[in-house]
Amino acid sequence: MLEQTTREQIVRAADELFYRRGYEHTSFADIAAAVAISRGNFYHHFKTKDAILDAVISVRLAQTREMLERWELAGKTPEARVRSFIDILLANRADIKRYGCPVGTLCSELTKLGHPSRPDANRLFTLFRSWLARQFTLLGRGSDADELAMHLLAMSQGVATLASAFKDDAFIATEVERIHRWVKDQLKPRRRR
Amino acid sequence: MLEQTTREQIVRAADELFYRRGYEHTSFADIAAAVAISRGNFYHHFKTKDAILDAVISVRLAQTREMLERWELAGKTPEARVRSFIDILLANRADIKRYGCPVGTLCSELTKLGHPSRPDANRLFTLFRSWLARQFTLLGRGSDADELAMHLLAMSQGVATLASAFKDDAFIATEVERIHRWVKDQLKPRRRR
DNA sequence: GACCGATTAGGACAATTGTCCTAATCGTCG
DNA sequence: CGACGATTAGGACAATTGTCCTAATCGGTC
Repeated sequence: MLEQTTREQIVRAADELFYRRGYEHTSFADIAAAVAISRGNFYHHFKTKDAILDAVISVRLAQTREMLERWELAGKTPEARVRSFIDILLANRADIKRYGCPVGTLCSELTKLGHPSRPDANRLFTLFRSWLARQFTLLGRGSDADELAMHLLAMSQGVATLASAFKDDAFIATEVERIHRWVKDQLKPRRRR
Repeated sequence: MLEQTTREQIVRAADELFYRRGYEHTSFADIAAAVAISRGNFYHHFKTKDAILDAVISVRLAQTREMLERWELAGKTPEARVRSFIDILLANRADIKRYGCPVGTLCSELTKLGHPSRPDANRLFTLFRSWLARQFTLLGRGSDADELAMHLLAMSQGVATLASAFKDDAFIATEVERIHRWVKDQLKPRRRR
């Protein structure tokens, strides 16, 4: 894995910097320094900064699709698959604590910037949303599957935001447990509403 | 209310712009244009951009404290007070849909910028957190009052993030209802754990 | 009216930004 | 070897950034 195209190196470095510092706060010079190439070299690979962002979003979309497919294959039941989604909060808690959720913070920033690539970034959310909704449908919750998916997404976003604000590992663990209990409740025969 | 100090006008304009466009993406020139004064005039009122940010945070802290006090007086029961917190999602849904939560997005941005005023911005969260925890304590949940407060904060943050991403009014309404039901569940005699 | 601090306007300043050009170097194929 | 396209380095460019200076103007006090 030591061998990479310069273009791949740029995208990888930009991906990380956009996550850690934000898109606007990351400059051409920052990325160039991270990859150790000259600034002028950029123009050959990417005409504009927006083009780098598009490439980063594209990579993230591909990686997310792969991850969802892996979960689809690895999880024997829809319930197990939903639980793998929840557990990324634990798996990535170190980064989440420091920089928040990569999807949520990027979408927020692009929204405030009024950036043309915002819809593309939003597709990251949509990917998770429809995947989760599908799992809930398989669990017999066809009528409100999308609502459940959105609620689960919202909880994970909230956990990421607060974990980052308060730098609290224990909070993440507590909330993940709580979400797992919530999933279990959804599988019980309905009591009301 | 048409009469305001220039300083107050600056802070008000900066507050709004920081919320709508983000702190870094708002320039001196933007604020100057909004207040219709010369850029040079700024230096007399605020030595640095960070000083404006501090003033904005200070104002937001004061306004938040006032709001919490108002809720404290208006709500006859701790439950009613908690519900006023939840309902700000509905009251501010137009802005939330467009720009997200003012507290959450500011803290996220300042975290990524590594900004020295981040701890100050975080006190906005702490204000809500301790106020909510107090209400839950009054409701007889002394042992896990803070955990409940954090969970409620997390849910509202998640709702704001997703509502902004998907520009979805109905989602806010659905989630607010869900959170209200959750509060009701917390008041019932405990079933487990 | 004369004075003086507070306020304001206008612009200079270096630094940084994204963008873009030109020339040198590399690797590959004939 | 020679040639040619891909890649790279270095720097120029205008625009914008936050910062800061100086001079004009305002508003009230003696």
